[in-house]
Amino acid sequence: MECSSCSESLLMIDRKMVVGELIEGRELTNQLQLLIQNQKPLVEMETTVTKILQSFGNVLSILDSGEKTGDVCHSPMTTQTSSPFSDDLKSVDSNNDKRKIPAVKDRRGGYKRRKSANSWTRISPNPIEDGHAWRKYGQKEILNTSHPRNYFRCTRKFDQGCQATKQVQKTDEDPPMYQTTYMGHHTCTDNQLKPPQVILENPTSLSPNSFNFESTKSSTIISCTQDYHPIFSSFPSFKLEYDEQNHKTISMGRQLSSSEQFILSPELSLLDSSEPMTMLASSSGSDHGDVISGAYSCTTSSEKLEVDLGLGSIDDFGDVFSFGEEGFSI
DNA sequence: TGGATTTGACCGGA
DNA sequence: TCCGGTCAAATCCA
Repeated sequence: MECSSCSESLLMIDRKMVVGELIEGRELTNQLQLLIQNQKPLVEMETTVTKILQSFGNVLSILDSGEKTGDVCHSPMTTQTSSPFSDDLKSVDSNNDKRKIPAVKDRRGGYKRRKSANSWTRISPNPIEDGHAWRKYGQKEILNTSHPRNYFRCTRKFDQGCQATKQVQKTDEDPPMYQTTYMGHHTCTDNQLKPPQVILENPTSLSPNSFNFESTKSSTIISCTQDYHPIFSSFPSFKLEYDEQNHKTISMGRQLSSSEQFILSPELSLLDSSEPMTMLASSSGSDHGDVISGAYSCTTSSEKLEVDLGLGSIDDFGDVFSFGEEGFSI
């Protein structure tokens, strides 16, 4: 649970610093764009790129320290505490009857329910094959639904402490859809595919909370309705389609300027290119502060600045900026 | 035989 | 008090 006083103080103290750094980053990016357009010397561009990276680095540092500070007041979100009573159940096996009622009342379930923070939902006509190995640990009949909800955890939960879980709910729609809700991050190392990437040239303008992904056999569509924000007012909304056959990016809706265009990697198709899909990101907490460094990778060249954002880490992005139900706010 | 699945019970939160 | 998330013994299966 997030401590409201900590969140407020964090916002008060760091908000201005973060906003300032982001504004500077945007201005530097604009400068870089001009340098490129005017074909200025490489040295000038590199200097600007260095400043941009420094600015983003400052933002990350501020947010990172904020996370750590906030952790003091956060209750651990996860947690499965192993049941202290499990040993009491060992003796039950002495009875030959199968699936019998234990002699001593079963007290398993000594756990702390995780909050719904840091979760996102995908809906598809078929169960999603996301490249991770999952182990089913429960099934539950849910009120007002005709199909049970299935609960899965990462198979690496115990050997690597991976806390990722997902819930799969078959809907009553016609045709039936599978709503898969992912919770937590995969921290396991040998159990995941390389996340697909979106390479963008104006990273500060994105709110993953507003993304909508649609994928078909021939194309992947990402639409984004950017919540209004003074800083991002120049980048309200867009829709892009990546044509995987022709490897072209088609922008739809408002014409994007050169600095706003997104370059979609073909790897995006790893998501689930065979079926329509929507993806909604949400996060109401900031309990995970250990993923910031993994959420971004920045590379620079003389011609463009690329900031890779793994789609699989969109919630990570949310961690950094605390995306909530109300949208992106800094 | 070991890993995966099933399923009833337990527990926390609303 | 009810609902939903998780546990863990029992069971299944390759």
